[in-house]
Amino acid sequence: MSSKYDPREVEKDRYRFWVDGGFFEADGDKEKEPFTIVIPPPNVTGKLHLGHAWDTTMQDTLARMKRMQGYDVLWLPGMDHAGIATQAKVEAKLKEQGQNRYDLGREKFLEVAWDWKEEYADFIRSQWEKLGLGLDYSRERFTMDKGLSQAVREVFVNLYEKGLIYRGEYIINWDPATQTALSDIEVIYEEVDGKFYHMRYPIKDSDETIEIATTRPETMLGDTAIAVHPDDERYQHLIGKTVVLPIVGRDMEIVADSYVDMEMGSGAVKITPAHDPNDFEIGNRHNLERILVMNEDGTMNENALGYQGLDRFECRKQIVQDLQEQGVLFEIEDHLHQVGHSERSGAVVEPYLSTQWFVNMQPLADEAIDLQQDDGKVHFVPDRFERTYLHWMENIRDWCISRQLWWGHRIPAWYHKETGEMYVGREAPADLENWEQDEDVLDTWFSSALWPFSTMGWPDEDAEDFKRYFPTDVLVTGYDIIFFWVARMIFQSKQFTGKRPFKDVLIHGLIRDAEGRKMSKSLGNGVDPMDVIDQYGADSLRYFLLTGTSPGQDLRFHWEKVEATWNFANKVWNASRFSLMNMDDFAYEDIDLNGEKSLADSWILTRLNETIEQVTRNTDKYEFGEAGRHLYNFIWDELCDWYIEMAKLPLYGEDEEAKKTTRSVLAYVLDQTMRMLHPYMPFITEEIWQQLPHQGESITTAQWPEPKAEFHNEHAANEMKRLVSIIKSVRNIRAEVDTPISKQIKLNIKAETEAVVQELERNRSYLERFCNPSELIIATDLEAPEKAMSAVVTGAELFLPLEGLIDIDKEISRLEKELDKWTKEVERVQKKLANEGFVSKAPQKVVDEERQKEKDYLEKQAKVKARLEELRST
RNA sequence: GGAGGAUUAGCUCAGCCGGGAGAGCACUUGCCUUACAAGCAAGGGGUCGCAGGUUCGAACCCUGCAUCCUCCA
Repeated sequence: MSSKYDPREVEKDRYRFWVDGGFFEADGDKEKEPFTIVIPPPNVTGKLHLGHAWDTTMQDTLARMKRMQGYDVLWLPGMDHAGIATQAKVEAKLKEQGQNRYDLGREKFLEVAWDWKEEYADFIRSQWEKLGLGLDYSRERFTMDKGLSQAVREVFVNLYEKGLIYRGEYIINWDPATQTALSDIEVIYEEVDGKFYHMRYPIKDSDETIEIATTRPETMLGDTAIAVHPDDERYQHLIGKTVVLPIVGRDMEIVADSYVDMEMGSGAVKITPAHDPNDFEIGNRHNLERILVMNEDGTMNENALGYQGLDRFECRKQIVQDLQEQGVLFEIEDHLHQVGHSERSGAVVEPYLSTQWFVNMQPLADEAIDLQQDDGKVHFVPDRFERTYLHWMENIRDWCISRQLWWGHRIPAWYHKETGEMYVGREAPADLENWEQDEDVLDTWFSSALWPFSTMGWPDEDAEDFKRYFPTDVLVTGYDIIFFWVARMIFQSKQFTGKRPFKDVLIHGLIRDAEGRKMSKSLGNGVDPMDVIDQYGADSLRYFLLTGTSPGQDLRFHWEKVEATWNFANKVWNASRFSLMNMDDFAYEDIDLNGEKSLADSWILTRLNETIEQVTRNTDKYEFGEAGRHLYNFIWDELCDWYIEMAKLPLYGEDEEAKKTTRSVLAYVLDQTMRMLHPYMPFITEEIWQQLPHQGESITTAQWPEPKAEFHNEHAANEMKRLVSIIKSVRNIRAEVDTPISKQIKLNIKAETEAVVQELERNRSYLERFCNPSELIIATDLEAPEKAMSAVVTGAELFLPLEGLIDIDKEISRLEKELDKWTKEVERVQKKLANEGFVSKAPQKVVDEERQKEKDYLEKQAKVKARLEELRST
């Protein structure tokens, strides 16, 4: 083994070994309990980013632990066709070649899109490989697979037949850039510095005008009424009167509608039923004409008269100028307001009258809300996200599911060429030549909503995987797609399988840059996970991602932290290297934990037990950060800093029995530790485990450690505690007088009792190794040397005669500080014990502990005090 | 306007059942000790945002306020 951990060397070829060994395939073994996770399918639009790395690493960690715990683990991989996103990328590529999708035609375009998909799917798989994800590739799915498409069609037709899917003409969110409808949640509202344009429309056959205001003056071309509140006294005399629309010259009625807010502006509003959702509703109530004034690309259409052909924003400028000239527009006010933008293209979304398909959400949402009432509910982790989810469900609006794209699941509706009759069905009409299929495709999320069961073979309810692995155990995803995806999976699953899609949903935050900003292309602050892996290895990246934050919180990316993690991996590497250097031909069969154990052996086995308990419990709770810290502290501070150092005694010694026991404990503890660390750092642990004495083919299927009662040894833990405090005290004094460990010093230990003497005599060799004394005296009746530095530990007093080095004044002031410390502790604990409420109400255990502390502190205080007096008197 | 999160060491963050404030990085000092100098050893550094309350006891529970950040309307 090299003296430095080299992740490239360690990670090379390892993944192939795992995949070829079939370790990641769900075996269907009926003796085992199944454990299922479906991957949130990444879009086939491009590369995986750090967010994916984070999300999938958590899943991998859970899957690996469960696999080792003996579950039949299915972690199902797959990808999403990502309608708009992919189509946009493919179109951009065509544009580079001077083409557009219409040049190619639908069929040819889809061929190009499929080629794109294949190319990026390969790329994504190679990234999964680098991350070390234990995916079952034999079950990989794609949202446009035959089976999944069948599920989509089944769900669509079924909902249609139940009356839960309908087609109609409504105001939808239109993206003029990609030229498709969007659902409400695909619109991002951003604050924009806009203008409020105040206008006066003339009343017909009168000198009067009526004042209205708008942020989108260009829509006035489509105005078909003015509305006022029926109770508004200012306008009573005008209700029913006619207004002449400037520029257009159209006669429009002034209608009364209680939707209008009297307090807002002038209390009168222009009504444009084809370009505003509220105006659309008012238009319905008053039978108003709907006049569309824009084309799908955002330019003005023939109803815009002289403005035809202008872009909507160009038209706005022009029309404002014209209206000002005519005196209609009399004031322009600065106005900060929320403007909807397309989540995909960023274009300003246009409320637009259009015929689309919708899901009637209320009945589906009711069922989903109902699901949360009992134990069969979806458990959100952290649970606060359940409120976010429920709030959305309780305020649900109908879901616009049709998209004017080519890449996606085509809507299974056909229109008769002659009669115009509509047919919706699982199969195309028999006389297909007489029908035209709906041109549109479904919202991408319509298919991903079915992912947990469509990937398992549904709608075939007898499919083996569906029966065995559904519902899944946990879904891991970010809070940013609770509405887009999590919510929709829940209501579709409830509707179509009668069950929740997953028992738990683990919600994590977003990855941010070191300054806390979102990583984005425009800022150029994105970090490619593959770059991190190239520099520090997948294990370092994974451990950083897993332990960098707590559930539900965002995570800032810091290179320094990844580097710190590399240091940890290097520590693990070197601890193992040391062990292997001292193993000779020690084999797994040679491990014998029944021999006489040293203090170090008993202690480390006790600590191993506790660590196993903590790591298992915290990983089960999705507390990866906590589990990681326990592993880190155990490995670095206990195994490396103490056990290995102590083990050097027998390992470098002559006692073959002791050597064998030490090797056994070392091999055993490392084996168990590598297993615990494996879900967090799969590559390095497999590499080390393979080199250590081991049994089995791969650590991926080694049994997960369990605490063993026979290794619990509280006495050893206490003994170790005293030993450590003695060694630390000596080191402290050495540092105080600038005497490095290489220089020998005298050490006298005055023990409280004979039992302590015996204990320390038993551990004499450790004291000799760590304190490097020229002389070590341990006794109960020891006279304190005159010129010496001293320290107190529980049950003993240390004296370091350091003639020539000691500065009495400095030592006195050091001991004064020490005395001060113990005096304060005594005061604190006595104050607590003097409190009647504490003694009578606190748990007995806590009170006992405080009494024990009081005794200890009093003892230490007295010793330091006595020592001080001695020094002062000389 | 509604909901949620954050506020703890110089920086980034933990602190899961209420019982003496922790880590990593940074800083100071001393060590090339035969696993690791990307290491080892010793050390400095905190009014746990502010104000009340509950409790024998509060970083933690409750109320209010402040600042920052998300989501929803």
